[in-house]
Amino acid sequence: MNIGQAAEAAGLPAKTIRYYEEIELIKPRRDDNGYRAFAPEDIHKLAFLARARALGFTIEECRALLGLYEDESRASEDVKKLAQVHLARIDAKIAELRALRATLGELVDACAGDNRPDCPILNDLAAPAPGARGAKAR
Amino acid sequence: MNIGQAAEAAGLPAKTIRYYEEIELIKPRRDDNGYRAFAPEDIHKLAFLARARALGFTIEECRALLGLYEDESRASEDVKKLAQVHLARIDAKIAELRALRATLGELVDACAGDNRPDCPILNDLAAPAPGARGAKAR
DNA sequence: ATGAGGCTTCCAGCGGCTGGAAGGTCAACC
DNA sequence: GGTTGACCTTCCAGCCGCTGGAAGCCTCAT
Repeated sequence: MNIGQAAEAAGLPAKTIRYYEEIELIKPRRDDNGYRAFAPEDIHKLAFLARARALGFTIEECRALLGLYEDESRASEDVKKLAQVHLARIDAKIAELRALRATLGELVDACAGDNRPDCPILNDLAAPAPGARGAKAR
Repeated sequence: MNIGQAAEAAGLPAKTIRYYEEIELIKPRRDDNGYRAFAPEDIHKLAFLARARALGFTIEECRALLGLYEDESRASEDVKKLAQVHLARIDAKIAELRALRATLGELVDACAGDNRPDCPILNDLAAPAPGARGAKAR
């Protein structure tokens, strides 16, 4: 199976697959002509990686997950810990974005959005209103 | 005012300020010794940039905002549009993260997290459960 | 004169790809 | 046999927004 079909099967761009080989996430063998030859288990791994990446795991976490996946004597605890770390990261990011959203939403609401120059958004960026951004909690 | 004090005053690392000069967001004059000399309006701009960046605007959006800020004949509509685009981006990101959070949360809850190898997280990564991820809506 | 702490420039690297150039290979068709 | 055209290969550069570090100059206090 060449890289084109592998890409199709795994749902990843060929470029990404080459990159994954470069960083040694996968090690497909080569045909005599130098073409990568993907075995079913390579495809399987690629699909695994695609899904782990889609869930937001970093490449290094994916490497670890793949290692655990292939280790029959793993403890599910180790997998769960990785996932929990990632979950906490997601939660932190959501909280951060929500705070931004709140501030920015207020500013947008306060802005007339007409052809006059006066603009609460710019005013806030130039010197944030003392109570407008959660007082002292940043 | 040298870069150290400017960094202190604006709440940005000196490295970042040099970078902002390189990409021409600011143009501080130079002393005879080659040191950057920051005028009060430079500091003001840097603080503006720091706040705009903290709200998640991209560098190019910050450039546009700064331009509008300095343009006395601006229309607040233009500022508002920029902010709304960014707001939509934030909302999209939040929605995306929430979807991830939901999926990952379920998997974490389903995982025993003990010393046995069986793990729903890995199982899902290897072949997602057909109904587990929003059916067909991806 | 020396040393500490600023400042300068330049280059490299982070993550995770992505685009593009230059060239080899293969299968099909005339 | 020749020629497309689609595939494959490698390598280098770039995205964003910094950040770290090296090498060297400037300034001020001792």
